[in-house]
Amino acid sequence: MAATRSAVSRAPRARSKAAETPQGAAVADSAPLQLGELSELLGYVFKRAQLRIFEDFIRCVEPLQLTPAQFSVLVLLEHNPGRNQTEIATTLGILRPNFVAMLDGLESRELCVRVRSTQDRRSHIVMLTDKGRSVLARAKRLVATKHEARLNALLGEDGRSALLGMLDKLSKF
Amino acid sequence: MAATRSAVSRAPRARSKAAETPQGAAVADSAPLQLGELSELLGYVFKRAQLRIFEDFIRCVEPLQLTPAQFSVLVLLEHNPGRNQTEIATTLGILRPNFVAMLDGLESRELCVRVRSTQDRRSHIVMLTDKGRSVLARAKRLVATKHEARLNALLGEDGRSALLGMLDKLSKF
DNA sequence: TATAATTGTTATGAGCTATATCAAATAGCG
DNA sequence: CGCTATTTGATATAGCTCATAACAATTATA
Repeated sequence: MAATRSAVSRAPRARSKAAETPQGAAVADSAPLQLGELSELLGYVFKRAQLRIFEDFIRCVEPLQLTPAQFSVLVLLEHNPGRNQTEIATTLGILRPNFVAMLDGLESRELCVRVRSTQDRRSHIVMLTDKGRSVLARAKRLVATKHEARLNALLGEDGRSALLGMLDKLSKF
Repeated sequence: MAATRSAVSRAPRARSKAAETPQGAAVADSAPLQLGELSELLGYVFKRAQLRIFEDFIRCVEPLQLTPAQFSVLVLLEHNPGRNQTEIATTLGILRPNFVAMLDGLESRELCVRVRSTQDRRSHIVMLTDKGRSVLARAKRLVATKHEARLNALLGEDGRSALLGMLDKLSKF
């Protein structure tokens, strides 16, 4: 699982070639490029930060081999027993067809099980297994003590809550 | 180009079926699911917000048919004349192989051109065309008057700059 | 009962990201 | 100079995420 990149992600690295502007002005070797108004563009900075956060999450939870999406499914299962696939998926913004393979993965690792509902035999109730509960508990500890702790150290407790508040505004606009 | 979704993105929508918890307690019809600790998980809220911001960007710039990534390329070209493909791509975190098709798209729309460098005949200098400059200018206006204006209205000018500061910290940690 | 809607599923396609590899050109070193 | 290594743009390919259409089984509804 290599580092995630994106159209709006990595920092520039040092280069090695001389360059000359069309105006003919000599440019210092390997001068970093100008970001221009990108550094003020919220979406640009936002995406870079988001990628870093996910990278860090994955690294912190790496012993348990859980992606952010998988973690979010387990958390939802813990807090919402008796719900079916569609309910879990749509709550997380996952389309039902795409949730099938995802659940297959979690179920094959015995972190959850599908149980055919007796009230509506079309639907599958998704339940955490004991193993799933245990893995989730360990994951939550790793997230709290490593991932969120690092973010707290970087932003400060007040900064973190201010950030959460703004993110909340943004996500429901 | 349908709305972007993600494993960590959309808001829950109303549902329509009755449900009952395993404990047997009847649950109000279509009760929204509990997010649990997800609502405090920075990465989760972050990703949702990021998707909204990109959605809004795309919508605001829709008349010009520019994605955030394409916009960022044009901005970089404007501020860094005389640079080659590799320099532009790596500055934006785009891998060179993936930048080829992206540039093909922009070049086929005559927004930029590749010019073989006379100093180093391996490299292609990427230049904005007049049309590219014009499209970029219009895009920047749309971004400023619609996209960023909306974000400013939502966050306030002080909130916006506070947010930018925190995003900056996050993206270089 | 006949028709419509829902659930889980499969198939499939678009888009983005990552790696390996290649030819052409250049750099660097003996 | 001549040989090797590196760089550049490009191609091919694979994996992952996201999206839509369609289908069988089941349930809801007119």
